[in-house]
Order: sequence, then structure tokens, then C-alpha cells
Amino acid sequence: MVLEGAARVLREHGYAGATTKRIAEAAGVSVGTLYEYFANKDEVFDAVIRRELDALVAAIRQQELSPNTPVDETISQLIVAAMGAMRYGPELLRSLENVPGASFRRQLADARRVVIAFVRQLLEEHRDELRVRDLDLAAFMIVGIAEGVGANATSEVFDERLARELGGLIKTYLTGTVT
Amino acid sequence: MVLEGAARVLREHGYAGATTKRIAEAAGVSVGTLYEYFANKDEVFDAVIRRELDALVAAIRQQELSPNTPVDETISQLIVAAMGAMRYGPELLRSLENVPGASFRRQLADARRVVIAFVRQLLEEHRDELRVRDLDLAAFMIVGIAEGVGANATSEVFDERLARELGGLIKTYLTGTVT
Amino acid sequence: MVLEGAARVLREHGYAGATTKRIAEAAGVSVGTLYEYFANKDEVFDAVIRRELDALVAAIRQQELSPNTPVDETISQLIVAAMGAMRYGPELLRSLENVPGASFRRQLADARRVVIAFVRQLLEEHRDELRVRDLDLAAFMIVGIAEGVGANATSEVFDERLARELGGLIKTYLTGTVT
Amino acid sequence: MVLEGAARVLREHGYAGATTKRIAEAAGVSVGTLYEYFANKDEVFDAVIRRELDALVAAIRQQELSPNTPVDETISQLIVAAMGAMRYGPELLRSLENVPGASFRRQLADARRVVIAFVRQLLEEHRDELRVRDLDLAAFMIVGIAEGVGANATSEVFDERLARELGGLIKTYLTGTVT
DNA sequence: TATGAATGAGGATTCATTCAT
DNA sequence: AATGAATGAATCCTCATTCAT
Repeated sequence: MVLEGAARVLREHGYAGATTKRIAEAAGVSVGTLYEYFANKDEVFDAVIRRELDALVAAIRQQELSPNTPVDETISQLIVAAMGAMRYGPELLRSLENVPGASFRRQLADARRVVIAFVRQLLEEHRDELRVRDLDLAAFMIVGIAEGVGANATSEVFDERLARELGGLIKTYLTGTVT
Repeated sequence: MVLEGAARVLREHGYAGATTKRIAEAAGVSVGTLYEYFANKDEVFDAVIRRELDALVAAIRQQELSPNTPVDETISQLIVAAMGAMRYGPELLRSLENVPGASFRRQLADARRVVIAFVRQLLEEHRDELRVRDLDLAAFMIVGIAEGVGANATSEVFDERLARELGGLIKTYLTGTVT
Repeated sequence: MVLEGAARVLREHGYAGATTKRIAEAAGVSVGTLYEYFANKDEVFDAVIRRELDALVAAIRQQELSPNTPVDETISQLIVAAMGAMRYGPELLRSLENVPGASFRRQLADARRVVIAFVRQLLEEHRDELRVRDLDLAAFMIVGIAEGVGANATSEVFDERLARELGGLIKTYLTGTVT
Repeated sequence: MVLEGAARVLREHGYAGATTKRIAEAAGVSVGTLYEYFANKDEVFDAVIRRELDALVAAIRQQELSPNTPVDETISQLIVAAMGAMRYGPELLRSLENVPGASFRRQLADARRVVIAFVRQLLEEHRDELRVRDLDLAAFMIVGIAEGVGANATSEVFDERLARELGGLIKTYLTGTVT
């Protein structure tokens, strides 16, 4: 499938090396076929972006959230889920950042909005556990930290251990209590 | 100056849009002149990377650190200094990430090593204020978070306010006490 | 066809004037197509060299050599055949001499070796007609003269008449008898 | 001196590698100075051609020709003189052949005319030793062979021994007698 | 519908030439 | 007179896109 090939090429060759020929080859089709499904190259990347971000958002939304689970554990769970959804690692998103046009920035902003709202909702449900007052700011910070660290990580580094570390840090931030 | 132009173009058009023509124009010189100072395009980017990271590291190192200042304040101070040193914002570094070749990764790793060592030294001096035991891990986490958030921020968002927030978060993480 | 165009351009504009654009135009294709068949410009010239020299060697080898024909006549016949094989005249080979890299020199040396061996074989078969003793030297001289004159000739000058003259000269050299 | 540098660069780097920068460097001056003496690059090459061919013709003309010396010896002497005059070897002339424009061809034709006339004159003086009748044709043949072989030779190969060989061959051609 | 050869605009790089010092 | 930094036209080459099969 084309998007599959595009994602693979993007990760392995970077944006500069992602030619339509290579994408088509990786997808096991011809360039001609690629252009049957997409009007042009950037549309392929747009679709990759969309698919990747949709998967990310979906992975977070689909988590079973129990009100009895401590908030830091839930956050860790969400981060792990998000990471698992990035099948091509954070590298893919970093490559996509270079797609000319504002497409990536726009789509990312949309996805972020949704996730922040989701986290805010989660905090709301745990409001009495928290020391922070401004839940908007807290949600923003949490997502920012997770995203920031994730964006800068490489596939190998960003494992479950790091997620737990972040979970602990975030818990301390939210509740003021030490793990 | 060429590096100036390259940095500006990189921020405004991304790596994919950073043509030699545009860089030369932005620098107010001709392409020929660009090639008088640099063997090829990637060498220009290498130099931009070096200059930017050097400035970053230098900015951090040059901070006057008073042992009497609380650790979180000092960290905030460092983050603000680092941000101020990125005259073209985090966007520039993100664009540079796409320069083919391992140059960026290598130089970044070097710079990071230096900064982590610096922060570790700082923590050492405040050891009795801290709850964390493993200073290596703590230094890594702090730099990772700051870098991560910074890497994902945009010029507008990443201001002093955010730095203070991070300072607070980091203080809580380090000392277990709430601001 | 690309080689056709390249040969024509080379003859008409020399190596210095043989741009890919001109070659593609002369071949009736686009530059892109040229690069579909050849990795770079010099590879085109390499192929032209090979084709030209192969044709030369083949033309000589395919001559029907009758043992009853006097040696000078056979030599003339070979020279005429060689000349006929150079469809773009000696000018082409002279231009090709300027292709950077040792390709031309190497390929020419190979072709020369084959032709000298062929001539030596021919002399062998007429050994009793000859005054020269050292057939190796004689073969070298003959090929050298023919090649030298040919190399310096222009298409118009280098005709059958000249070949016959050379045949006569060579005969005198070989046999000591005057025509 | 500029011509000196140009000749050296031409021999060592070929026409394609003969940039004005390299020529100026080889001549120990700046490009600016080069353009003080010559209007443009091709004029430099024109001058190199002229100087080289003038030296060649002069070397031949300046030979002391004794009517008592056998004709073949005189021819050898001329060839050796011509070769000695080419201080940069036949390679230089071959490189010059690629100077765009007809300059080389024209100047070479002029020089050749002069040399053929000179040889014809020489043959005239030895007319009674010769079997050939058509002195025009004979002069043309001799110059053609010498030039042809010379043009194809390299500095190392084209030594005095080869000149004597050619002298012998030419003598046989002219007189019908074996050395 | 799928293919991939052909196209040519666009980008990196070179180098003859100029001109301020 | 001499210099060499600066210029930009010209060249090689790539690759997104098209279209005949």
C-alpha cells in the first residue's frame, strides 16, 4: 500500500530522499499507480500525516480509563499507548515536519487540541487528587512535555521505562507527592 | 553574511526549501560568493549547526551561577539563556535535523554531553537540597525535558513564562517540594 | 539514439562543446532520457568510444583475406575498411581523446593490440615476400603510420587514394620493391 | 609568464581542466593580470597555439641543410628538430585541438603549408636521388606521415630512435633503395 | 487499471570575467 | 599595474509528473 511505502521510505531516507520512485517501489507499485491514488507527492505525505496523527489520537481515546487508577498511572498508560501507535517511530513525524506547506503544522495543532482536551477531561475527573489549580495549563504542560520528549527521542531510547519516569515526574508535578 | 541568510531561509522555508539561490539572496550575495566560502550546500548547513549549538552551549556556560540561588531558579535561568541563544528559534534546529548525513546528530550529541555535564555539576553543588539520588539520571531528565519541550515549541510559545513553569516543574521533581 | 547524437555533436562541436543539452537535442530526446540510459555524461562518451573502436576492429577482422593477394593490396584494403568503419571520421576519435579519465587511452590501447596482432598474422602469411625480419616491429610501424596519418587526417582528405598511397609506401617498406 | 603557465596546465589537465585560475596560478600571477595581457581565455590559447607552431616552423627552417647529406638523414634531422621544438610534447597540440573555434585548424593549416613547401624545396635539391616523380605528393606524404605519427605519439615514445626508423622508411619510399 | 519511459523545469555547482581596492 | 573577491550565466543532473501502451 502506498502510505505504507511512503512511511517506510520517509523513515529510512528522510524527506529529502523520499522520491516518488522510491515510495512506489517500497509500496510494490509503479509511479503511475501512485498517481492514480494521489494527485501529487505532497498529497501522499498529507495522507501519511493524517493517518499517523489519527492513529495517535485514536490510540489515546481508546484507552480504558478507570477512575480508580491513580492519575500518574493513567498518564503513563496514555504515553505508552501513543508511542505504540507511532509504528514508524517519532522519526517519521520529524521527517514529515519538513513537508513544504503548513499541512503538518495545521494537522498537528488539531491533533494536539484534541489530546489536550482529553487530558484536561482526565484531570477534571481527578481534580481532588491534584494540587494544581489551572487544569488548562496543567494539561498543556503534560502534553507538551510528553510530546517534546517524544519528538526528540529515537525509537530505541523511547521505551516504557522512560514513559514511567515521565509518569512519575508528572505525578509529582500534579500532586506534589513523591512516588 | 552567508550563515545569517542560511539560518533565515531555513527557518522560513525549511530544509526542503533552502535552495542555494534563496540562501544567497537572503545573505545579499551571489551564489558564486556562497561557494567561495563553502565547498557545498551541506557545508553551509554544517556551519549553521555548529554556530547555533556553540552559541547555545556558550550561553549556558556563561551564566553566573550563585550557590545561594535556589536550584529551580538557576535552571530557569539556564533555560531562558539557552532560548535566548537560539536567535532563529527552535525551528532552525528542527530544520537542521533534516540535513543529510550524521553531522547534526553528531554535533547535537556533543553539545548535549557538555550541557548534561554542566547541569550535573550544578546539581552536585545543590545536592543537599535535592531528593533525587541519581544525579546522572536527574541531569539527563532535566536536559531531556527542556530540550524536548524546546524542540517542539515555536518561537512565540517558548517564552519566559514557559521557562518558569518548567523551572517549577523541575524543582518539584528535584526536591519534592511545591513552589 | 543517444550515441548517434553524441557522436554527431562531438564531431561538430568538439568535446568542449558537447553539452548534454546538445547531445539530447541531436539525439531527438530529452536530457532526462539521456540519463535514463547513462549514469552521467562521461559514460555516454565511454560508450561512443567503445562503439567506435569496436566497429573499427570488427571492420578489419571481417575482411576476406586471400593469401594470393599481394600484401600491399591487403594492407590498403584493411585501411580502407578501417576508414569506412569510422562513420564520423577521425575527428570523432580526436575529440574523444579529450574525455577526462583514462578510458579512451585504455580502450584505444586494447584495440591497437588486437589490430597489431592481426597485421602481424597477415605478415606472417606473407613472410617470404618480405625483406623485413622483425615482424613485430613491422606490424607496429604499419599500424602506427596508418593510425598516425588517419588520426591527423580530416574526413575529406582521408580517402581511398591516400589509402592506396600508404599501401604503396608500406609495400616498399616491407618488400624493398617499388610499385 | 602566462603562456608558459597555460601550456603547462594544458598538458597536465587537458583543455577541460585548463581554467583561468589554474593558468594564472601556474604562471605565478593573478587572474586579473592574465586579463591585462589577454582579452579572454581563448586568446590565451590562440597565443599558445601560435607560439608552439611558430617554434615548430622556426626549428625546421633553421636547420643547416647540406646538399651533400643524404636526403633521408636530412628528413630525420628535421623530424628530430621539430620534436625538440615541442617543449610540451605532442600532448599540448592535441589539447589545443579542442580549443573551440577554428583557430587551431587554421593556424595548423598555415604552418603545414610552410613546412610542406620547405620539404618540397628540399626534395627538389635532391631530385636526382629520388625515384618519386610527383614532388608535391611526396612532400605531402612525408609531412603527413611525420605529423601523423607525431600527433599520435606520447612524449616518451616519440624519441630519436623512432625518428630514425621513420627516416629509413621515408628514404625507401623516396629512393626505392633499402637502408 | 497498471505500467514505466519520456519529459523538462528546477536546483547544485563551476568558472570566465569584471572591478573596487 | 596587480590583485582576487564577487558575479551570474551556463552546465550537469534529478525527479515530479504525464501519457502511450
